[in-house]
Amino acid sequence: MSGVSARKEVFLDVGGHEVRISSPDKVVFPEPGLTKLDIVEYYLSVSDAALRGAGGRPMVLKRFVKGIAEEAFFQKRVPENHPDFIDTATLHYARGTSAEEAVIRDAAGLAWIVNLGCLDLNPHPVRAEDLDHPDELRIDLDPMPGVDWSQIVDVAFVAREVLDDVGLVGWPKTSGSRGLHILVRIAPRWDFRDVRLAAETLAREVENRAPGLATARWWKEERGESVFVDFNQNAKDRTVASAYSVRPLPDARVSTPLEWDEVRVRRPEEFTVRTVPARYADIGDPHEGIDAAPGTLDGLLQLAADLGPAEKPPRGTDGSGRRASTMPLIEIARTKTKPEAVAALTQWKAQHPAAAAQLHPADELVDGMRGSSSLWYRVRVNLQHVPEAERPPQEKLLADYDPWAGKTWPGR
DNA sequence: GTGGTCC
DNA sequence: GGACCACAACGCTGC
DNA sequence: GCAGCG
Ligand SMILES: [Mn+2]
Ligand SMILES: [Mn+2]
Repeated sequence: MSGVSARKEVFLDVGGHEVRISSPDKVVFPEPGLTKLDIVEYYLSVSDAALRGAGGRPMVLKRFVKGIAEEAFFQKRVPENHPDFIDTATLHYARGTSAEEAVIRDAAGLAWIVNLGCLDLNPHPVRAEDLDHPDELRIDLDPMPGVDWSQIVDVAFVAREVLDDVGLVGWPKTSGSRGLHILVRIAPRWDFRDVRLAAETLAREVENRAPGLATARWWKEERGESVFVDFNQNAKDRTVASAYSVRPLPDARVSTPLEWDEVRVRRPEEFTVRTVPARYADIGDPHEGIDAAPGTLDGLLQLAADLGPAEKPPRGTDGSGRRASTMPLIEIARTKTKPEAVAALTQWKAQHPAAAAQLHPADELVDGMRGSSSLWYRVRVNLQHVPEAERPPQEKLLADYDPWAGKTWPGR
C-alpha cells in the first residue's frame, strides 16, 4: 500500500467561493499523467484569459466523467444543483423548446465546471445579456486530411487580408486539434442569419483569393486537399471550443491564442496543459485587446450583395430525398470502430492496387457517423483521380456494420 | 458526477 | 453504508 | 429524410 491514497474530495477556496472537487486524484490524461485537480489548477492559472474566451456566455457542457478514453456526453441544461456563483441563461429554439445553460463569470465557475468533468469549454457566440445577437464571428479553419500547417497558415493570412479589407480585426488561436480559429469581435447588432451570411461571404472570398488552398464547399468530396472555411460554425446553436480550452486529446492540448507573427512558426502540439501556464505567466494573453474595438459587418454584408448568391451544386434527385453526389464516390465499408474502418480501406487498396495508386489523400473518406445510439464509421473512396475506364465498381461492402442492429422498427 | 432507491 | 441505476443534447442549414 | 457540423 503506497502512502498516497486517492482522496475522495477536496475543497478549494477560489476567490472567496468554496468549490468542492470530487475525486481530485483521478487520472484524466493517462499519457502526461494529469489528474482532475491538475486540470482545475491549469484553469485557475489562466483564469482571466480563459474567462475572456468563455465568461459571460451560455455554454454547452461536454462532460468526460471517466477520462478522455471513455465516451463523453453533452449537457445543455445546467444541473439544478448549481452554486449561486454560477449564472444561467435560457436559450429558446425555433421549435419552441428551450434550455437553461450555465454562464460562468469567475474563477470559481471554472473550477466548478471542471469538477463536472468538463475539459473544453464550448460557449455560444453571444453574451448572456443578448442571446439573439452574436458579438463574435468565428472563422473555423478545418484542414482536410493531408493538409500541412503551412497551408493552414497561408489560408489564415488570406482571411486576415479579407478582414482587413472590410475593416475587421482577427484574433488567431490554435483550435487545439489540427486547425486554427480566428475570432472577430463585432458589435451585437446583427442576428444569427446575418452573421452567418457574413461568415459565408468571407469564406467564399478567401476561396476566391486562394483557389486550391481554401474551400467554402460543404460537401467533403468536393473539397480536395484544402482548408475548409467552416462558415456554418456561425449558425445558431453552434459552439466552438474557447480560448485556453483543454482538448480531449492524449497530449492534453490547449486551444491557444497566438500573436499573428507567431502563427507561421509555432505548432498546435507545442501548447498543452503542461506548457501554456508558463507561456501565459510570461507573455500574458495575446487576445487581451479583443474587446477594445467591436467591428461592423457592413463591409462583409456589402460584399455579400456584390458576390450574389453562392453557386449551388447541381440539384441531385434520385427521388428519395437523398442527394446525388457530384463525384464518382463508392462506398467500401461500414464499421463499428475506426481501426476496422482503416483496415477495410487497406484491404480495398490491396484488392485494387492500380486505382489505389492514383488516389490523393483527400480521396479517402473515413467519416464518423451518428447511428441510432452509437458511433460508427463509413468508408468511401472518391475516384475522381482515377481514369474512368480504370475505376473499380461499387462492390458489396467489405464490412457492413448495421448501426441499427438490435433496434426494433415499428411496422417492419 | 450526482442523486435516488433498496437491502 | 454500499451497490446499483437513471440521467445528463439536439438544433441548424440546405439539399 | 439526410449530410455534416459541434
Ligand atoms: Mn475546427
Ligand atoms: Mn468545423
